[in-house]
Amino acid sequence: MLQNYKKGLINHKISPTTQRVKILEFLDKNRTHPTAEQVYLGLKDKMISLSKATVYNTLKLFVESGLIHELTVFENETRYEYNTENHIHFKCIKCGNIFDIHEGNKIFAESVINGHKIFDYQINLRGICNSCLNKNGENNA
Amino acid sequence: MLQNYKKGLINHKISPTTQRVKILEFLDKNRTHPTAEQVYLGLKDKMISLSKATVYNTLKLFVESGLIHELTVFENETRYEYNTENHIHFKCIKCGNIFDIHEGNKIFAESVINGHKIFDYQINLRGICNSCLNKNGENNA
DNA sequence: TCTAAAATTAGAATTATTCTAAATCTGTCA
DNA sequence: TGACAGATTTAGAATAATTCTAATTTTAGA
Repeated sequence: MLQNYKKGLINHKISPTTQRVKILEFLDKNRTHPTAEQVYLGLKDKMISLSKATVYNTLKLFVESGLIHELTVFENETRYEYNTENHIHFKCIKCGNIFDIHEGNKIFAESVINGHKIFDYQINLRGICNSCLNKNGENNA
Repeated sequence: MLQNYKKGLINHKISPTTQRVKILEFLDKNRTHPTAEQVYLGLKDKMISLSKATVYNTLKLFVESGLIHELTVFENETRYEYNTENHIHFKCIKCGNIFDIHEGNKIFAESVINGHKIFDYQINLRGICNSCLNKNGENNA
């Protein structure tokens, strides 16, 4: 199984060091759009010597190579995800969780608007998620 | 003219202190989606004693009252704008400027997707703006 | 005018991220 | 093998953005 991560890294011309394989595995198995800090905290127990700088460097490297996506979903948080297909992010203002939405995509891809050439885009929605709605009735506190 | 800003503040139940009026005026006259830092730098010459904390507090107050909008347009930058109508932001990866786009709006407003109730949304596009395209021909460096 | 609450201020504290320089690892080729 | 060069990792310092804190000033109302 780890072999797959190694292959993925090599395909992207990234030499598959232990740290990089573990970080990629973490992102694959934790599809919760973690922050760099959360990746670090999730791995440091198993990798005593892991440094935060390595996590930051590695995530940046993965983003630049197109292996993962970097998101900025309201409130100025940098988060990462393994899923690089176009999709929309929805953030619940109660529980704070971020959900993926696979509808209404590819609206803007490779289009030209007002003479600006568009390469990529982010669509972020904000509101109350279905499970918070069910919990509290319909009070928008 | 300043009277209008005062009225605007009072309408939003915000007491119109000197600092608040000046900050609102700055946002009205500088429609470049400035950061908090830029607001501070733009005003401190005329208001010697202005504190950064006041700028941050005031911007947050304005956002909470709905007087201005807070944006997060890629690269984790918090910016502010006076224009609170729904619109799309386009960021040029060459010059870094952020442009407003008034097309394709109101797609998601007040809708429900996957059972999540949507209150507001941000759509951020990224690419090369028309003036950068004209400058350099069409090299996507 | 007096007073209480609100607002502002300067600077310290916090948080996220990047930088730096030293140490370690990896692959290659004599 | 084993020694070198380059890549990678590391710990901790440095930086940048933002928030907190406690003191001071301003404001609005009785």
